[in-house]
Amino acid sequence: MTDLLLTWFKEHGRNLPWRQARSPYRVLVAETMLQQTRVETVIPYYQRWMRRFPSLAELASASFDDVLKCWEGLGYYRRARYLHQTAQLLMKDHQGRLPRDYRTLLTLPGVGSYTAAALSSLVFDEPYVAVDGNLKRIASRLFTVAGQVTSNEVTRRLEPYLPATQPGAFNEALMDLGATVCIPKRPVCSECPLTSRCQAFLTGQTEAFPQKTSGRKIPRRTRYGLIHIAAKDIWLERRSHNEMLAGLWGFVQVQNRPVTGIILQDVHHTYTHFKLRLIPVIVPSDDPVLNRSRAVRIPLTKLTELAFSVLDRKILALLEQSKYLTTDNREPSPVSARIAAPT
DNA sequence: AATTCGGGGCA
DNA sequence: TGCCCAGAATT
Repeated sequence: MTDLLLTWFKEHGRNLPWRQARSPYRVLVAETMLQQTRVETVIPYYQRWMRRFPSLAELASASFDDVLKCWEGLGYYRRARYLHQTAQLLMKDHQGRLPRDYRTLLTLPGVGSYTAAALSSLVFDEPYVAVDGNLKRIASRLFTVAGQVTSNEVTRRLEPYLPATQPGAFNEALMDLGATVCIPKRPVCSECPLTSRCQAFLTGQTEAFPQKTSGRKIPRRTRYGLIHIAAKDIWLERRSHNEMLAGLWGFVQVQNRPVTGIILQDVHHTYTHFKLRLIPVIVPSDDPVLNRSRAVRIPLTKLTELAFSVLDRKILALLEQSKYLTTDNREPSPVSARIAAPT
């Protein structure tokens, strides 16, 4: 099975940016960005990141605000903080190098079993199976694993096939296969090199694996977003470290409708575990809730320098469109560009 | 073992 | 709409 897979990979493997000029730092950045995030989404962020922070040392010495700004729109912002912390820790305690030992890698912030295995196999050619969603799905079909597919079981079943010489290529081959052929719905088995070994294919049950878990309905929440603009300043707060979107800037959100204000059109956003309907309200300067909040005056000219979540970018876009706010030359992030574009 | 973390793309 | 994505940390 190993040879079939590696042969397929040589012909059909994807040419991704982090597979060129492979360095420990580049792999660390890529693997962190790729956690729960599609390859196509990561690519522009990765390119921009490498231009902004070309080396581990430059990342370590950067401010967290700059790091977060470069991560803006990519989601799971804790990853950016962990990556920054890991860079600083490697510079301080590991001579700016990635430790070779798997157990030591696991101690780095933001590095779990998958990332440690990926780093071990890709950077150091150590024999570890990097179990991600692709490998779980492939393994569940290859071996018709019933019920929930655990990482431990995937590791146990795939370890015998790990090649001693290039374990990294083995992992990447499986990930590419999972992303392009052994996809979640309607897998393209006609293009798969492993059909002769696949229990699900041989028994005609490819659609039945992996067995789906119970879908849980997510709750809906409604919040009001308080907006106040005066004298070329806008009132914004920075989310604190113990809440969602930590470190990002945004509008003050409250549950109760402000007593006076101009209501703008709803902004909807879906998070992992709830759906948010946000009602933007332009409130007067004496709004009691706004004045009691942590909001501070930010010059409109600074908006391009601060990091916002996609929801708050949506509100900013709405304000510009409504002529309540005019800022020109909002260059940066891929997200701003996507939002600015007509939908 | 279950929850909390973003955001987007696709049938 | 629901599902899932090169998961990790916390409870």
